[in-house]
Amino acid sequence: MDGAGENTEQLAALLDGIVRRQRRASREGLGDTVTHGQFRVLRTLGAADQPLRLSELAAKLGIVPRSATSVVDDLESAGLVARQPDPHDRRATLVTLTPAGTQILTTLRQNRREAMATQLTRLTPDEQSTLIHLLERLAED
Amino acid sequence: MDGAGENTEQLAALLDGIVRRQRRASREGLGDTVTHGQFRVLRTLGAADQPLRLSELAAKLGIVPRSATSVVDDLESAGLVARQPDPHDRRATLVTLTPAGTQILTTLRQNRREAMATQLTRLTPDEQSTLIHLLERLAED
DNA sequence: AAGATATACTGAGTTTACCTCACTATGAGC
DNA sequence: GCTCATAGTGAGGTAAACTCAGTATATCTT
Repeated sequence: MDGAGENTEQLAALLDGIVRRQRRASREGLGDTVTHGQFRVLRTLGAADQPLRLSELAAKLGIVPRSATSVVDDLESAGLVARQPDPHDRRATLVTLTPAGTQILTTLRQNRREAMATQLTRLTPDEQSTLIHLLERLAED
Repeated sequence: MDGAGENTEQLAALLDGIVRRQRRASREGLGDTVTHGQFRVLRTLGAADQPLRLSELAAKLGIVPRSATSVVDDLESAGLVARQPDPHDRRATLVTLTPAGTQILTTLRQNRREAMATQLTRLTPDEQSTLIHLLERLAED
């Protein structure tokens, strides 16, 4: 398990660095509209075709429900998402994108793509696929 | 540039998820000894064969110097690093690992390896190399 | 040689993105 | 009907960054 240790080390540092840089680029790209955490919520809601419970949202984001509450609070104040009572369970709250939220999400995605495009074009399309494939396997739960 | 957009989106989410999980695992692995940020400093100092200036350290970590000051403060209080005046430039401060710091770094690396080993063995050694190679290209400055 | 400008670090204060713990309201099982 | 679990939130805390402004030292300019 010697070589594996080496790889681990290297991978950890690499991933860390890339995400760090990406996060920063993202922050600049998002500007004053929303924070990275808020963007993650919008993105997740956009990917779901149904309204999500707060707890479902939290699970998808990999954070505890309490944390999701706060992000949703802020997004709600900004008018980008809305809370609705779940008709089937009066304990639960459903979260949906508002039209404004949907629109901002679209814009932000566009910006992000442009921002990362340069970086990504260092790899050929084939390499991109390989990379994604490998990362997916690494990310499996 | 349509497909590239897709890939961008997917990659961003993947990397984000992996690092998030890794960070959490890391936190548990590091325990009460040091924080993730402190570990990054130790790792960086360990990788350099020379004492580093605070500003160099910050640059390698991708953070602003002021932030590095704080992390080093804490590590110094814990006795894991030491500050020395730079003999060539009295404005500068050199940071070095103490013996205690070196020892902890070794232990923590070991823990981390074990923690990540399971995850990483999902990929063959060849795949690991490919992944690292691709990420390196992506990370180039 | 003095003065202007740049660089290295740090004090003070803020933000983001999380966390835990304890609480209330509602649902589900026996 | 009582017990136990689940859904969300109030209160409060922490890590890891940030900015802005200040002091000390170095370097460049004339």
